[in-house]
Amino acid sequence: MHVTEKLPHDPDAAFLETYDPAEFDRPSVAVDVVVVTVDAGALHALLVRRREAPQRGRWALPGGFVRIEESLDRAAGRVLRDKAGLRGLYLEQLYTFGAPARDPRTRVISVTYLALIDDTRLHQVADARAGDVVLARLRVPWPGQAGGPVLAYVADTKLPTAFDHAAIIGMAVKRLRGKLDYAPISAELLPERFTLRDLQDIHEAIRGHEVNKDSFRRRLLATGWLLPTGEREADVAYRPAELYRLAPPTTKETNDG
Amino acid sequence: MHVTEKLPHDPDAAFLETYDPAEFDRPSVAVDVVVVTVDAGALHALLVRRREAPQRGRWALPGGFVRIEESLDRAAGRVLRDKAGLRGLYLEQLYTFGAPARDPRTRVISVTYLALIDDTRLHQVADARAGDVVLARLRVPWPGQAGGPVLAYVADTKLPTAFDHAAIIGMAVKRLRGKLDYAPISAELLPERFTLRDLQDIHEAIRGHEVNKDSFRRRLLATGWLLPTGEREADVAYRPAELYRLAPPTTKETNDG
DNA sequence: TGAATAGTGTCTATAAGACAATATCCC
DNA sequence: GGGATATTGTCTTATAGACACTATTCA
Repeated sequence: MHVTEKLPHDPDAAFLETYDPAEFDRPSVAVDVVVVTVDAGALHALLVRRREAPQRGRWALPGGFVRIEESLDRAAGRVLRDKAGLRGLYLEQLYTFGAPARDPRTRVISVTYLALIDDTRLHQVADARAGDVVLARLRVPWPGQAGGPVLAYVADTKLPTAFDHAAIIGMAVKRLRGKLDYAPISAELLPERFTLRDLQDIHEAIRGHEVNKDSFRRRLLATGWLLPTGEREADVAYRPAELYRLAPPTTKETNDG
Repeated sequence: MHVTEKLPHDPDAAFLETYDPAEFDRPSVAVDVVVVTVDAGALHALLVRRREAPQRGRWALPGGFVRIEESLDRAAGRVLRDKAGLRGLYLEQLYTFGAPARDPRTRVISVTYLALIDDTRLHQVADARAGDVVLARLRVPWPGQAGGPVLAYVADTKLPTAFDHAAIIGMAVKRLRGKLDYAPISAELLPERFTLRDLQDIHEAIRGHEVNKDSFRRRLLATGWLLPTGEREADVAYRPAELYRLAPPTTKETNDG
């Protein structure tokens, strides 16, 4: 077969013939972050109102362009700080969306991230920027490990979402459902101390159906992800449950670019 | 908090102040494909020898820059055709690597893909391009769902790999191990018809340890991923096993950018 | 017939689901 | 004490691992 291209990142003649950066456009690279929380038993995501064309008035994920000298993870963290005033969240790369026409103006490739936060904290920043940002309730029209776009609601009104962001949110939900049993991510959606019931509510909101209480308790306690604090919840009209916190990670996860 | 940036893809004044494309560099965007196969019970990946600086003589993944009008998936498919003469493979997006210094010349963000193929077919293209490409045996130094860079060998000689490609291959192995039980991907590493023993060998090579034969058979047959053909393998010095093929997908998977 | 592996049936160990019983809080 | 939920313990059911046994091919 005739090889018309060369190795990646290889500035030889055959490459320049096709890809001379002075002659050919490069795509823009953005990061978009799906900030997810669970509130009142339902998945929610943070959306920002677009004030300029195109897609003016539609609701978009917080995002921004990647600076030439910053890593993707740092870009996502910066967007989170600057657009939502949030820092220190659980953050992981989700998927990269690059359909040529996903942005009507120019080629924008978006590296998307998933961020998790508890609803109290997210409500604070959302309220502080009311009008600009909203916590949209997510309606996930597919079960299990399937995928697809997700609908965003405020009260019973469906929000118009910008670009392919409904599909990006769908990918976030799919990732959440897929990782729930294999990584201690659900606790990232709760404050530092929480009960097993809190955690079960998170799981049920993400899965979209109820789970068995007994085996849920057994399974999670057996993972070693949780540490009992010896404290109990207060001011409840029933026997107070023990408060747990997330155990420190066991030096496993790495990976970035 | 003071908001210094605007919405993603939003060409208003505040954005242009920071990101005017005429004034600030954009990163280049490449795709790199990890073509994986299992040969003689061991994971292998296709590597291409670099003939130019930097990293001359090192071994790299087949890759190339994304064209301004093509989707990421199409770019990965094109790279596979042009660099390896391969088409019609199972192909899925893996992870996007974007550390600022991962390429010493300029900022290159690489959207990586995982491709699966059976070893007979991959040997054909590798032999046809001997010297330029090699099927490297992978040594995976970490167990289970952990991650990290992977070493590439030819016979007992460790190949020097280019850039962060050892980490990319590591991500490919991690993905394979994670998906093995939830998606019918192992059959993508075999010819159209295969025995359950073939499939078990694939699983053991990917996992890095043996699996229980009885429960493996039960579990795989229960997934509905496999269809018996009624045929049996031939020319074996023992009772021939039934040949299976992959059942058509049940309209679940979607997603792209 | 012997060697080798496929495929079936059965038993045991482990994890999940169901459910009863007791514990602990607020009112 | 009554109401509500936490927590523990036990029983049942489903699944995984272990292993014995039969089946089928080639030499």
